[in-house]
Amino acid sequence: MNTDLRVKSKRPARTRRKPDERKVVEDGSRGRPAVELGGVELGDLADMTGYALRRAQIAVFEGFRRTVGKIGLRPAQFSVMIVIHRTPGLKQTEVANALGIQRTNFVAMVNELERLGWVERRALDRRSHALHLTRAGQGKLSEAMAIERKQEALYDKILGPGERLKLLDMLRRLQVGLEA
Amino acid sequence: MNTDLRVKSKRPARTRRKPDERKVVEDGSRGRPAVELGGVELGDLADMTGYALRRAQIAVFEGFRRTVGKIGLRPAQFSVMIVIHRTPGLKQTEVANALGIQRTNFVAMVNELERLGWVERRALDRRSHALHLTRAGQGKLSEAMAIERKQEALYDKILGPGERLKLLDMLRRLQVGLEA
DNA sequence: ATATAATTGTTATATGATATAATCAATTGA
DNA sequence: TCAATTGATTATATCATATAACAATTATAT
Repeated sequence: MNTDLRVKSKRPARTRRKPDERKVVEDGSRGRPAVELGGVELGDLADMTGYALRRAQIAVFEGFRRTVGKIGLRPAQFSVMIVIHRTPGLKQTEVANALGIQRTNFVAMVNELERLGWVERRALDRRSHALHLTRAGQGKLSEAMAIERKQEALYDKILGPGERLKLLDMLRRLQVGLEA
Repeated sequence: MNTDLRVKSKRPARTRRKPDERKVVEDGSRGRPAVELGGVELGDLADMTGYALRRAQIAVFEGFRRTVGKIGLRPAQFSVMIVIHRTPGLKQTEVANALGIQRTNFVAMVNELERLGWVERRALDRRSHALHLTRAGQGKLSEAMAIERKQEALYDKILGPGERLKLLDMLRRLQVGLEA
């Protein structure tokens, strides 16, 4: 029975069998230094917007989980609570649409948020529900926002003064430009 | 953030909804116009880097599927083929690591790429495989790159001159800054 | 040289996010 | 009034990702 702990192995410099077999096909010099990860060059991938977006998003979301996630909120839940906080009384479909979530998948999300005691459904009429944050939900959201603001400050620091806002603007322009 | 409770308006029982019932809690004016989607304001979400990244990434990936996807390539497959093209002979684990893919999930990906006839495994020793593009794979990749370049040109146009490169740089700095 | 450790690829499996179809009740409007 | 629409829901399928376990092979350390 093997109950080993995940031992992190230090990698000694690798001895490469036949270096020539791994010769790079293209020259990496496009004016910028070659982008690599783990000693492997990414080639044209380094110039692709979608890939850069993906990796950055993963890194940022990972940061979210390590910080805001510690108090039990996932990114999607956070986004839902922010929208409800901003405009109490919205119907499920409205919130789901605004966030790009299928209303069918949104049901389970609201169920969970209700179970956690952070959100409640109030009957608007006999088929639609108005969504509201509970008192506990408001508290949770405040807590989460405080942590998130620190994260945003970190991004500010990483990117340099004013750059984060410029990034936000670019991302938004890209999004709406493509959805149009 | 406004954590004020009692923002709830009491509602008359059966009448038609009044617009006032959805009054927003916070004022949207933070120097910029309020960000909304489908008539619903996103509130603090509009200032959050992670959310902007997510939405932009979804939009760009959707563009990928509509264009490069038409010739049968998914984003992850494209990225794998680019890396193999750049450095033929890499082992599965090396490619997977560079792309942030679990080697365990990478197996099925390579199987599929082999089945499609675009990638082949060549035995390096009796446990490791060197990955190479087949001739068909090279052709497919060229085709895909040509389409993708047009997409990148589109992003360039949406963002304005030189801005796309700046975006790429920011995204990369954000990523490595967080992974450090 | 031999014992031990680490690497490589693999299968099986669990979880989470997302997408579609179908259903049902309630509401709206022609 | 009755057909069409809306809102919420369930069931289900797909896809991406994560972990555990394992077998075979190769590397290392004594």
